[in-house]
Amino acid sequence: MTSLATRSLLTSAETAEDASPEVRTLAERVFHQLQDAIVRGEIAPGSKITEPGLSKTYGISRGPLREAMRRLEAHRLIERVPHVGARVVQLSMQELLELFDVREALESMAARLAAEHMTKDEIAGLRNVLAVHESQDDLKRGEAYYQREGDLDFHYRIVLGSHNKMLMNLLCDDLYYLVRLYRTQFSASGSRPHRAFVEHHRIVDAIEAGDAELAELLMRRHVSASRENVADRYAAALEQKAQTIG
Amino acid sequence: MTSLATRSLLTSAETAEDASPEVRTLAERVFHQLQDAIVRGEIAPGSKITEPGLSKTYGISRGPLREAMRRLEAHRLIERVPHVGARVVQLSMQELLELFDVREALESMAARLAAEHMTKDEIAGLRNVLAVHESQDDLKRGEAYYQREGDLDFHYRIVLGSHNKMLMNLLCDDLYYLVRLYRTQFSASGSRPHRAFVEHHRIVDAIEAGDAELAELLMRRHVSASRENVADRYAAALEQKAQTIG
DNA sequence: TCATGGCTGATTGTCGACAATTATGGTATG
DNA sequence: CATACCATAATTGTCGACAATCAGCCATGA
Repeated sequence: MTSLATRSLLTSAETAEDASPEVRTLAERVFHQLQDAIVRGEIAPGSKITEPGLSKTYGISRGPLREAMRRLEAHRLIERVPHVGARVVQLSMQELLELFDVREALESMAARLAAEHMTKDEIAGLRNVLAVHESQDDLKRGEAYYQREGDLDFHYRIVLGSHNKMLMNLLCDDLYYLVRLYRTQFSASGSRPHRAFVEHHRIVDAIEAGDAELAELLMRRHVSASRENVADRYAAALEQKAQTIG
Repeated sequence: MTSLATRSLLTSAETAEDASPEVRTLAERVFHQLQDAIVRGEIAPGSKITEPGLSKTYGISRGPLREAMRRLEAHRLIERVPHVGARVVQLSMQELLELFDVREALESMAARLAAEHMTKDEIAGLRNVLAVHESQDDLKRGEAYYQREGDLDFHYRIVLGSHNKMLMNLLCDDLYYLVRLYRTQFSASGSRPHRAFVEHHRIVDAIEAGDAELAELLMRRHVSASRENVADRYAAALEQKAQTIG
């Protein structure tokens, strides 16, 4: 199951209509369509989705639709209860922090492996991503969307550079979709862009130097800092809300 | 999807026939049956499985069966090719080593979180597992089966002790089934039992002391050592094979 | 002898319909 | 007025059948 994710870096940029060459079955196509719709927030988190409804929306029978839903369930994008129905996941703050812990573990390992296995070309591509990333930030300071997508692209390439298929599947096919879902759900604007830039550069330096331990440590701090940043912003939002009410 | 795994520590010990209270749909039941059959090696790794065949074997229609297969595919226990068919996964040595890297990342994180969040009762249960584990090893030295199951149980409880649901799902619902599949596939007898015991004890000590960093480090070394052990045994087997032929 | 072509059988993909279960609303009763 | 019960409607679970695709085999030709 080297799925679509490994083919295109950002599937959200695609129209996701007729889609790619190897998506030849209805179940596959509607799976990717639903995945995209959920991640982009077109289907509200927590909302209930019914089989007849989706069946009519996408113009397919319930058979392939149910298979697509089973895959969405396995990817943790929807939650099902037997004989009751399915609803789009709604990440709580606790679950989001749990997600960060898992990312910290897996991505630091990915950075370590990337430092050991990444090729010259891959490293060059990684540096290019940083350059594009930075120029876009110069142009659109404050406009955080590109920054965040670029951030994900950066992490994406490091995972690919680990040359560990299992890691790629776990992160790119599962967790990164949850990350994007969280960004739309919490409408999280990009944060701490400058510090993130610096951290990204240092990580690439370590990878290029083949310093696995350093790359791992830096990636770990990077994800951890991102986690703390999210937690702080959430706490601040809570406080402000309390003041507004009180 | 807090699946069965979190309910019973070792599902392989169950008959998996009529099964549990919350498994009320055919697709659920046949999923667990197939999962068990694959992990126990009753269905040979690499063998092709056809829908009509399984449909007749389990006495259900192809509808629920296909949903079960979709779940197995998501859990990486079978591999499917559209319009061609599905076959049980066959782990190569490289994939096995990749699996160990992922385990190292996730389980070391689990140990860290366990040191922070595990309750007194959970720690007591963990020590009890070690005691039972050890006594069984005294009785059946050389008989490695119980040792390995006990080993998995040990790791299992630490993951539960992390109190991180995402980690629990990833490790207990996905990776540990692959670990068990590997053990049957490579007919891996238990190895280095004494050293593993010592390492287990030290990990529990660190957890009980609330020393998150140490627990993480020790677990990381533990998994890494297990990985190296497997790699060495494989290399030795290869060499012996070469000598036998040449 | 080997490659190429079509044919046949089987398997997978898809669909519509029926059965089982659950949620909802109304009604009767304390 | 609140609560419990029941009937109805909608949704989910399951099944069998049909269409589309693929693998294997045999015949034909160079």
